[in-house]
Amino acid sequence: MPGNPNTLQFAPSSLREEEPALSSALCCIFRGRFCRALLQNRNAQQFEKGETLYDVGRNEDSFFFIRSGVVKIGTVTETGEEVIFDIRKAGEVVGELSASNSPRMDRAVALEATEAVPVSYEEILETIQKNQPLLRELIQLFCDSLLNAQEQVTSLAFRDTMHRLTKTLLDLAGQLGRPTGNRVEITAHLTQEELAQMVAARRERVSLGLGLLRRHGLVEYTPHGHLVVDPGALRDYSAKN
Amino acid sequence: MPGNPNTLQFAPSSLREEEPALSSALCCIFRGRFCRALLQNRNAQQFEKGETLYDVGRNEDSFFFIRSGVVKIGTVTETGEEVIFDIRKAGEVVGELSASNSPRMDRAVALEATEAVPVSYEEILETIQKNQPLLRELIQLFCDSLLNAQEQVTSLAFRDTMHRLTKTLLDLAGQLGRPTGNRVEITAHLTQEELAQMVAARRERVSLGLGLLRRHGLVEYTPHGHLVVDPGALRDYSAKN
DNA sequence: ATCTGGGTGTTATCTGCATAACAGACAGCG
DNA sequence: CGCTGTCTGTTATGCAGATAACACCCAGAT
Repeated sequence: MPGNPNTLQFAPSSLREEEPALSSALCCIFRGRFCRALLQNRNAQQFEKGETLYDVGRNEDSFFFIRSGVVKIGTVTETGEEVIFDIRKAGEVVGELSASNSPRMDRAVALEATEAVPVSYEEILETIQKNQPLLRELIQLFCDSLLNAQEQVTSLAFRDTMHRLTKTLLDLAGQLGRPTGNRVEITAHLTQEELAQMVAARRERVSLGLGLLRRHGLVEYTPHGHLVVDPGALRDYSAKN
Repeated sequence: MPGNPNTLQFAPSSLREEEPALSSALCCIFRGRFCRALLQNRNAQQFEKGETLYDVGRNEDSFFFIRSGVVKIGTVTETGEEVIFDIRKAGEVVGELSASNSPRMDRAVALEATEAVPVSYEEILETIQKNQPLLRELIQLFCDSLLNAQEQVTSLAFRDTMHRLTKTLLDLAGQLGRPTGNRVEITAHLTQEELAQMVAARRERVSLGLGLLRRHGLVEYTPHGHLVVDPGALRDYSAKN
């Protein structure tokens, strides 16, 4: 039924072709599968490290399907302070709040070179109406976001910075992790400042915290400046202290 | 197909009647209209003050359409600490996370006598597929929730307790407020402990904060123990200090 | 009327974290 | 090559808010 159309790199697609293409592409990406090929007849936008996909204030109305790269989503206050709500990578979607009528305060910035396909909310709605199973996927996306935000609130309300830091590291390991033995390398360049924005603490605290964890052998740096963590040990440590 | 077993106290409705009824009911309530009558052939559940609609851990799969009353949604940690994410009242919906596959950690508790109509996520999906405009409403519901949670994160990350308190009071005035002159009465009994859980601070701080605001004439109590705030003055105060 | 228990107001002390201010490491660039 | 900018590590000082411990009030129960 979804008539998975040929999906080719080059062949420019007609309208009649495009819709089902979008449909299965959404399906794939919403599910987090790595079938980027399916979106290849839509034009991806390129973003370099540090470039913003959408910003607070702009009335962006598109979701972005990340084909490759890593982006942070967060916000910045009038006074220039920043928080990071979440990190998303290839195969995931950002900008879901473009579905909202209310004014939003979020933005997305590439942490490394990223390609992402913008799809307007209207197009997404249309697609969903033709491909019902996608509805569940879309809603699951919102649920995951919401869950994540609520967890962050709980964490801020009750845990001290050290616990929030270890939690953040564990989350990152889960999301961006490449296992190596019983250690996991976090495959992205995160500055301490960015970690601090995820933890909602001052950079100095993060520096101290990482130093402590390093001395205990729970964390180390690769030559490339990536973090390598030992999730098991980290969890233990966090539980004990 | 939705095989909704008849549910009625009085008029049992046929299947053919029930569906459109649910559809327009959803429509109305999602939009926040006060047309409770439309849901009257579904059975509402009664909850007394303090009773929980759904709890963490239980695998509740229903949304609740609040017909009357006020509920808090929040969570509680292993160690018994509580946060409140949001307050919802008649005409609104809670339990949207029952749409999630992932394990949730939220719960809803009545702040006063409340009646709410539970509708399973499956039923909601079916209804939406027959009544497309509802889709937008449902998604807006998720967006509002998410927006709210993100705002709470930002607030916790950057504002001190006093600012969070005034913000909470202003939000409450907006949601539960009954205007009286240029003051607004918050039409619910909120203990300082509950305010503290919304602000994510210790009760003592809230007590001190309210005392301060009261001395400045920005807040007062009604004989019934409700709070009355002066939103304009409160906003000024919050901006200055 | 007394007792109880939940809510409130207040203070004194302790502590985690922000603040501020550097010094070193390293990378790219003139 | 030394210069710049960005990132990291480390300290000393100050403060907001947690902790702890009360006394007070009022409503409902006995």
